[in-house]
Amino acid sequence: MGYTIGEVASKMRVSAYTLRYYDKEGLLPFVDRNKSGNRDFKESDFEWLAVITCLKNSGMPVKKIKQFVDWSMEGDTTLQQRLEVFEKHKKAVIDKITELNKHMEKIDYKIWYYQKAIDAGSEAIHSQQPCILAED
Amino acid sequence: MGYTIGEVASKMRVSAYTLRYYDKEGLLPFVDRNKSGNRDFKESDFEWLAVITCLKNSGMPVKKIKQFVDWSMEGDTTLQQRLEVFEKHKKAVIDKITELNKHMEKIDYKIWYYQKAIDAGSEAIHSQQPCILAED
DNA sequence: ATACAACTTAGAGTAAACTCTAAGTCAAAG
DNA sequence: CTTTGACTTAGAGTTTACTCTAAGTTGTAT
Repeated sequence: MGYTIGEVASKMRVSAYTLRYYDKEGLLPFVDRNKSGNRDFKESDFEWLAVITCLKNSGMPVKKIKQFVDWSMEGDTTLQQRLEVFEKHKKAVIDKITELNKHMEKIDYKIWYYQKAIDAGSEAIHSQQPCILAED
Repeated sequence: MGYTIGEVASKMRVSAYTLRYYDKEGLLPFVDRNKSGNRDFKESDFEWLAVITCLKNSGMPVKKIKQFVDWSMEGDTTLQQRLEVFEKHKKAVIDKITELNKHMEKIDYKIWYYQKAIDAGSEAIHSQQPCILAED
């Protein structure tokens, strides 16, 4: 006795709709069915779902994840391709983190900008020439 | 004489379609028109576009960016709201970076996993019980 | 004068990732 | 027995963010 789609959905904090969509897209070929035709998730399927969720939430599109799952099902002949999937994706994630850190600098500047403006009572403080019209 | 939409598009590395879409969605109310009705971007519009691009590429949806632009146009009465936009967004970006770093751990594990499997010639190496059946 | 390139608009089309509906099946509870 | 709740499917609908098309205008070059 494994887990129903509803149990897996709440454990993984996704909707059952999403799991069925992933299955329809070919991301879950490893999930068994019981004699009534219902999906019957095994303990080991959670590791699969964790990998799929990792790839998806780090920005990999469903079609690329399917390619990886397909290769996984083919067995040892695709080990090199699967390694490359993760090596390339690692680069993509590093690039994304780098980009987000760059944006953080601008966001921090804007926070400073608006705090200064609120202190001064007006955004106009920022259009002032430096060292001119300074008032105490 | 400012910049045409095509010039701005290539400078900002987005398509002119995208800029027109942003304008249609109300993200560019500050862009002037010349006497023929064409958009006439000023130097100062690039700073606006930089902020919009920063927010979009760090994950803010177009509708939220529009809210921020609308508040900006209202003037000093909305300084507090605008500060909160950036403060909340900063938290969201930090959360995203944290999440990506967490995913990186799994990606690195998978790279190690596939390198070991390739060395061994088979993924089966990873299903072996530790310290059992070791052969030299 | 006329061709060409780049602009304009409204609105249609696309892609991704869900999200839901309708109609039906099935096992357990009352 | 029959109701209830959770599952099944195919397929339609939604949202976001573009992306493009069609028809038309404008400014410059030959």
